[in-house]
Amino acid sequence: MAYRRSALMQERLADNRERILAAARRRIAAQGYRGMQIAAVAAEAGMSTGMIYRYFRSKAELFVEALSAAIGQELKLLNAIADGPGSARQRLYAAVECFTRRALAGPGLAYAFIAEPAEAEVDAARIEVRQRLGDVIKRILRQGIDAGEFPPQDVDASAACIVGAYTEALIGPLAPRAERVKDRDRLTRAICDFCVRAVSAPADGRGRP
Amino acid sequence: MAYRRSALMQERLADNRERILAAARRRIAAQGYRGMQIAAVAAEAGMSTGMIYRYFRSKAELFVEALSAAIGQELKLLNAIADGPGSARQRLYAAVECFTRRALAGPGLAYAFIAEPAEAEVDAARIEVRQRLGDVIKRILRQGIDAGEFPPQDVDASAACIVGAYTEALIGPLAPRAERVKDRDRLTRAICDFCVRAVSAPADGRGRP
DNA sequence: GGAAGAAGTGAAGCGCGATTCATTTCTTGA
DNA sequence: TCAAGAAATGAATCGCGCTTCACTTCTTCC
Repeated sequence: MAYRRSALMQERLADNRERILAAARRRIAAQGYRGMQIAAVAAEAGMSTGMIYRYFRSKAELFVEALSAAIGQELKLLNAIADGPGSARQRLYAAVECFTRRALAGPGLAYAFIAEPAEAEVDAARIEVRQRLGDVIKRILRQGIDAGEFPPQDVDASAACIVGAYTEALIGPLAPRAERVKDRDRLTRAICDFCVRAVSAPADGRGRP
Repeated sequence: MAYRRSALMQERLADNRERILAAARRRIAAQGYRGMQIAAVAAEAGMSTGMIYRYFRSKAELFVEALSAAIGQELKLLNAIADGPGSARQRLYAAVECFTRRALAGPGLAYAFIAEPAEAEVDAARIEVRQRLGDVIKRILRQGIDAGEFPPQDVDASAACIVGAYTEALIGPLAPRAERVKDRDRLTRAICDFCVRAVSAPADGRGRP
């Protein structure tokens, strides 16, 4: 034998992988999925297009991996909030606030994963992400119901509604070309209030008319 | 001159247009935007691909027109509810119920317009649709606030949240390949309750913790 | 019946961008 | 320094599906 990967080489390979992912993230943040052509990513990373395929099986795989890492961060934060101190209501508020604030602060990435169009394979990943976001919410809701803070309700539906509510409310502001939100705090507060009210008992008896 | 469109011919042309739109709707309902290839629509309508372009400038135009008609129906119903009798709460409940029920009854179409990925040109149309859905909700909310039924709130944000909530809650069940909903009524009720609670005053003072 | 012009056909053209692969350059261990 | 094998290159390939257009068929009117 006349070749074995040295530690140095190993490192360089891993580094290349990282550079590709970083380049992909940057392209996505700038232009969304549409802007993530393999050629563009390669150029951004300073390497040839063929190189990309040495590290990722396909474009879809690269996209999913790049965004999964990003969303993983968010999920970690949300889970910490769910498992942290405070009443269920406080934690729900904090979770929604955390997500919306960060989405508003770093636009592009969140939009790409939450709302942007892509291929079938990628779509599947997005649905999964939304479900995982819903799972965190569900945990908070169950705890709140057990503690008597929230009235009994269909937690699956409520969690989906909450995820839908804050993502939709963010899509306008996050969408490319949308004018900057004038007052982020105001929007964030409105969204959080909405979500908390939605799972709390109304002042006048049953919610149904 | 030796040719002028007869009434009969005129009719046949209009009929062709309708047949194309119907075929497109069917393809969309079955497979979403992805399934609406020009060739497939032409085959479904029993004509040649070239024919499509005699009636529609582009694929995007056909898609938008096909779905605008469908969503127009929905908007008409929703507007009637918004302008109809009953308390704001009742009307909000009815509007959400109307949309979700119909979406669940005729799956595919609603999903395509509300959640499915497409091209930039089509995306713009989708955003507009969502806004128009939000506008109806906004009207109901404003009336409810004026009447003292709902507490003061950011109606833009609340309306967006409501649209997001019910669409997201429907995506799971509506998404292609998702298993049939076991109990549609139950889901519908959960969504409606959620939305009404979300805009009503909570039992214990301010929504914020 | 036949000329003028419209409707209809569908295979070929085309643009786009992911993917491949023959070739070149670099690493390793002796 | 060298041979063996890995990594890297990027131009060529390929697939997909919208769109076009040269041609055929049908309508109308005299």
